[in-house]
Amino acid sequence: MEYSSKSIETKWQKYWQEHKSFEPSEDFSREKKYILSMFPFPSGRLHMGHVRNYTLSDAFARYYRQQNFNVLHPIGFDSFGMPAENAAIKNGSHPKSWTYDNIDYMKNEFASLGFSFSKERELATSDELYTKFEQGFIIDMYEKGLLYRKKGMLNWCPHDLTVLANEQVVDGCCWRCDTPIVKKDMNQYYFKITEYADELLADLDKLESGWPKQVLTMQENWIGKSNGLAFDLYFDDTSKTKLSSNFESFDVFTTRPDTIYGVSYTALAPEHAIVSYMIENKLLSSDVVAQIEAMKNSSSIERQKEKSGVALGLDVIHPLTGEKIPVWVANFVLMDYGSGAVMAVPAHDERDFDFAKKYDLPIKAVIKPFDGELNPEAAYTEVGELFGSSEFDGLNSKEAQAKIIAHFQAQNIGKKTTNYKLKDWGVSRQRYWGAPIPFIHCEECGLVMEKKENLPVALPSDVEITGEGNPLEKHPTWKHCKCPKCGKDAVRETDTMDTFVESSWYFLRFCASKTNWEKEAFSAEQIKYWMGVDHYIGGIEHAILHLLYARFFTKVFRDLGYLEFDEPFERLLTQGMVLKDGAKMSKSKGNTVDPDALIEKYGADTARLFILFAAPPTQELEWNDSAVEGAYKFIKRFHDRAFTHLYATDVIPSIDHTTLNKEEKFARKKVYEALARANEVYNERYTFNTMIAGVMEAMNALNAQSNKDVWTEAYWIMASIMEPVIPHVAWEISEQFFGRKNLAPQAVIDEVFEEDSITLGVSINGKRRTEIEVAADASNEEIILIAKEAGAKWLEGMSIVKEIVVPKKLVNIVVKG
RNA sequence: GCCUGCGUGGUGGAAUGGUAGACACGACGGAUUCAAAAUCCGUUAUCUUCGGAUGUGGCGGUUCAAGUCCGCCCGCAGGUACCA
Repeated sequence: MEYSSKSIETKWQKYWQEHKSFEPSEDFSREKKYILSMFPFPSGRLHMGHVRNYTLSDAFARYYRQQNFNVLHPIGFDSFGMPAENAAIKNGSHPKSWTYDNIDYMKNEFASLGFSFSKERELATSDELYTKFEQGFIIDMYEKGLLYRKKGMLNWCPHDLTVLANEQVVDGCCWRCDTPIVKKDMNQYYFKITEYADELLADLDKLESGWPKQVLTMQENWIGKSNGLAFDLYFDDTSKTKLSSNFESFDVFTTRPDTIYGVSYTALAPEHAIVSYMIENKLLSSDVVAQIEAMKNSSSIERQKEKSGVALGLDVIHPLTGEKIPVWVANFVLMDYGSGAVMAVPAHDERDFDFAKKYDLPIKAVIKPFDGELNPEAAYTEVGELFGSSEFDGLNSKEAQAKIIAHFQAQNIGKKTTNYKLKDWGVSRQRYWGAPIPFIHCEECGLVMEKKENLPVALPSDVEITGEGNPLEKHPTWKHCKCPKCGKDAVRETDTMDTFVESSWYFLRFCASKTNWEKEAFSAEQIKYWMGVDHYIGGIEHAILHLLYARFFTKVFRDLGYLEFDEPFERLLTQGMVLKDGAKMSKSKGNTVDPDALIEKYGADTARLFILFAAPPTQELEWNDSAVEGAYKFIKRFHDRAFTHLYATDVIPSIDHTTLNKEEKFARKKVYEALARANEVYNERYTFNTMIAGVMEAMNALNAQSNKDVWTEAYWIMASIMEPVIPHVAWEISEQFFGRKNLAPQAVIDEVFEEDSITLGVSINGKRRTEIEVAADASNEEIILIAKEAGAKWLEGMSIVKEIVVPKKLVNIVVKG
């Protein structure tokens, strides 16, 4: 029987569909596994990153089904978002039809890859039913005080009269019309994620056993909790007069109060209120104003790279020394961290140092290393001993920090403060293709929530997407409505929501079954059974934003009484990207590989096998056409040899190991080694590449013998191990020979690993010189004796210092002479 | 700029502090074939005076032992709050 991917794959895909093989059971007494891969944006076609993502989750889902778990492995589409509007601008397509056409196409691609998704829970976040429940949650959050309005700076194109995403700003200009963008202060909605900053930070501990350390560290740094001193810097009299006494002082925050005697200038963010006041009141030269405007309009990343600044011609008084300190504006000072102002200590901070060097500002060192000299050509940012700091001289940094904070508190001129880098989450978008924020502006009543029974507030379909203005704002009728409170004429909010809102709760929606799909987002009972997600799999690019927002929503939902746990994702697997020719696959680079073409030529099993074999999941994966060919050849061999060497049976053959010859024993050992490795891979390591290599080794060993019992036993196990990877061919073999009885848990037997003798490496001074063969039960003394004989050549004239035996590995003899 | 990773043969990678290069691709040699494809078997880190020497981005350190742990440097990638 020749291997034909097409006939086997069509057969089993049809079977799975007809038998609804992958729908989870509603029997909540069974043990469950919730396997989730991050759902895709429906960009049109699957790319290899998707194939990798869903092949991984599918492998887990299929493995746990074999282990008799009740498995939920759902799929949906994160279908709101900017690309649908970009396509509309480019091709005149409607975002909705563009999106749903793409979804239809991608669903077929999923099916052709043999992914074992539960189809009955499929959803698109742009479905009105999804929007309805989401808008309900938004209203709940507003009522709980977790959603509020404030001004925020946005990229504005003065030509197209539209807000631009960061991605749509190319070299400081609009992507469509090339007009230089400006920052515009506009009313925005924000989630109060900062209220949960401490809990989001503390609960990272609960994730330690299941999440990669890398992601935990990234989130910890992103939240960026730091303790320090906040105090006011007061202007001198001349400066106060300049400001017409509108400002007396400004607030600064430092994590290094021990360096306070080293302050030699202070810097404000370009957006700081004092700076704005000076611009408005023409207190700055036009040249200075132009420099400040340029700082404001450049991106935050640019502002951190090339430091620039300008003096304001103001001075403040040092709170402890009474010295005059100049006030500057600096581009690297950010308005949304701390108070938008910093005290600068160039001797002990890199950024302050670079800035001081560039503008020739004084550098005053006040900390020296506990041992060694202070280098005047660099900032010394470590802790050390204070000098030039009056009464605090001689203290170490840690003591000085506590004492200086205490001094400020006692004098009532400053206080101990905690700051976070984490900012509140801006959720409003001035775009069409998103979930409308279900609020109404009434002249009488102010901001009013839409009534829940009127949800969803749905998008109008008759819109023109041009890239100019805000489509909902421009729509002739959509925004006009009656106030739900007083009944008078009112207008709807025309902002829609950030698409991260949809992806912050979709994993909860998947817990709902068809029985309550229409009437509620999910039931408490369903959530309790299915959550948390046992394996969550997705790209490392989501390490911070998506995963932090989903954690935040979970905690908010808990506090709203919808669920009873703190964290949504038990175990997280972050996959690396798929590269070709050393670069990320992308249309613009023209280095994409189309999954459809691959499936057409080799079949889904080959695509899946290659992608799992080529690299461990967390690592970047380099595409290689000839290695794909190799994967295909392996599957063909795997299939064809089954049909030449096996007999049919519905129980695993029982074999008397002692009667076997050397090759047969070795083959069995390799098979059970592969099984032991597979168990480890599925449960702990997730390195499918090594699991597959183990099966290949077993195949090579099997090939050196011809015992049909050994072959049949091997396939009983190997088809089970490989089913999650190459399900179609595995089901075919299982069906043909084992009545599919082997797709079940497999037990490792120990007798195949028993050996009479073992080989050990012999090292002299850590350098491998030779090897020895010893009895498996030889004592260390015997082993050392044999090792010394074998290594006599290198031991001549040397005196032995130490002898180390590493069981079953090697002997190291340390000599000198 | 900042935060987080990664760097091993011609290539993808293995090695859970203990014999570096498993497994695979490619290449080379052979078998089969009228011939080719397919298939099967074998060789394959580098240098070598054939004794051995060198070797995991670079420099240094810890250890009996380092690809693995620590420090600094170089290169690449992801994130950087309106791409998802």
